[in-house]
Amino acid sequence: MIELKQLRYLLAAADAGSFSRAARLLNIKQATLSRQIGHIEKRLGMPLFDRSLRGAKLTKNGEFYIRSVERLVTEFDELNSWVRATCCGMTGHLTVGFHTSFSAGNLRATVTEFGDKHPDVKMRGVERERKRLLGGLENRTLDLAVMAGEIFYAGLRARPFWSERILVALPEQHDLAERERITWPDLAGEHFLLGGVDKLVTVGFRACSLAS
Amino acid sequence: MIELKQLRYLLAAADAGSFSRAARLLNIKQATLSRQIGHIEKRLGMPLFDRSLRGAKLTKNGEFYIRSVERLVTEFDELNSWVRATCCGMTGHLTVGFHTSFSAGNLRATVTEFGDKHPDVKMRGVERERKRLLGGLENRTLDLAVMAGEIFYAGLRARPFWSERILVALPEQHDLAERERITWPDLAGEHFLLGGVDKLVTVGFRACSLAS
DNA sequence: TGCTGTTACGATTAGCGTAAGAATG
DNA sequence: CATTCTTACGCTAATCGTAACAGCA
Repeated sequence: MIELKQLRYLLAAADAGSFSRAARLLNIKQATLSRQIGHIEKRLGMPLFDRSLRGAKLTKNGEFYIRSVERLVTEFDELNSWVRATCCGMTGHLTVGFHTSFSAGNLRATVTEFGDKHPDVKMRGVERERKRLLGGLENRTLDLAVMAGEIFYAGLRARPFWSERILVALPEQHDLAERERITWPDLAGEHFLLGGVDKLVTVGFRACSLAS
Repeated sequence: MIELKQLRYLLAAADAGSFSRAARLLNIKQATLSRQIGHIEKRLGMPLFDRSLRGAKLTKNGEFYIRSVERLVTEFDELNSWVRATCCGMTGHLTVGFHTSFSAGNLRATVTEFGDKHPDVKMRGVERERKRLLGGLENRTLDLAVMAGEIFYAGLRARPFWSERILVALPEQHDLAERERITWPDLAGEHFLLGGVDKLVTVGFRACSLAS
């Protein structure tokens, strides 16, 4: 049977792009990692890595497999830490998920104000990607999620909370640099740098409702 | 660290409502199961079961924990069997999720017809609950999902496929037994027996669009 | 030679079953 | 006293690390 430990080895190896590097990070011997990954591959009946001199890269199948595995493992870890944190007594707690950065002014103010008003309610904030937030609400890991944009999701209700001005940083030579106001459609096709929670994205499908 | 094997023990115990019964079903000794569950509880820092003379019942925390664990474990098992089944070559495959029973006339006919027309495309059908289907589409485990009702879900598009008459079985004395046609709102508050995929539900929130 | 990953061998560890113990109706 | 779960004790089996091996800059 495949065990969680092995899956963690797998993830580390995929992440590091090399068995030896991953083993160093995990503080285990490289041989151990190689063997365990071999076990998984034997069990699945297919190779997950292309071994080479400069490390090991995921095969097509490996990429597919690991995508789901990563999600499952992180969800499990999150579950454990959350259960451990809330310990005895699941009531009186509010788990709130954020998409925008928690430290962003307006949000932080609102939340701390609520905390001051209701000291008996223990709040826990988590930052996740948009779709993880929706999933979290679905399976009751989250009580509440704050995110930008419109939401159409069966069984959920959304309320506009506040609207916010967004600033765009541009190179001086950029076509849009002279403009006083920029709308979302103007940015279609541009690349953005975001925080670690989300990846580099290309906007271009739908205007977001909170542009002021 | 908590391992998958232990989680399976946990699920079996919760399901059986007794450590000894679960151990019998798993073909292991009861002491083994008790010990492993003890490990989990120690690791989480809280009891998951109320032990008694007539078995072990989940605590409040236990119920919460196990709900997520069950989902994660089944998803992992499904992932493995699916990966093993499709083996070498992830292309040329179509994974279709169904909410309604797969064997139901119209659907089965359509699918087999498609299969005959395109023998080069290997199809795999899975039955899941509604929200699992949506999740499956989200994380790319499914290529396509067939379900009843309306869908509002960010990033997905739905097309009506066919509409179908639904028959209601009633006791002879029932108020609605004389009616020629029954609409969904009429059934608000009634209880239904459904297949294993879904639980006993009470309809009462939204009219479904496929009542003919 | 320095880096990759693999394989063989002995030691360690962790899980297993057996068996005994404690508690309850 | 039968049934429940827990705990202690050896044993077995799986994993680990060491070390030797193969291939390529």
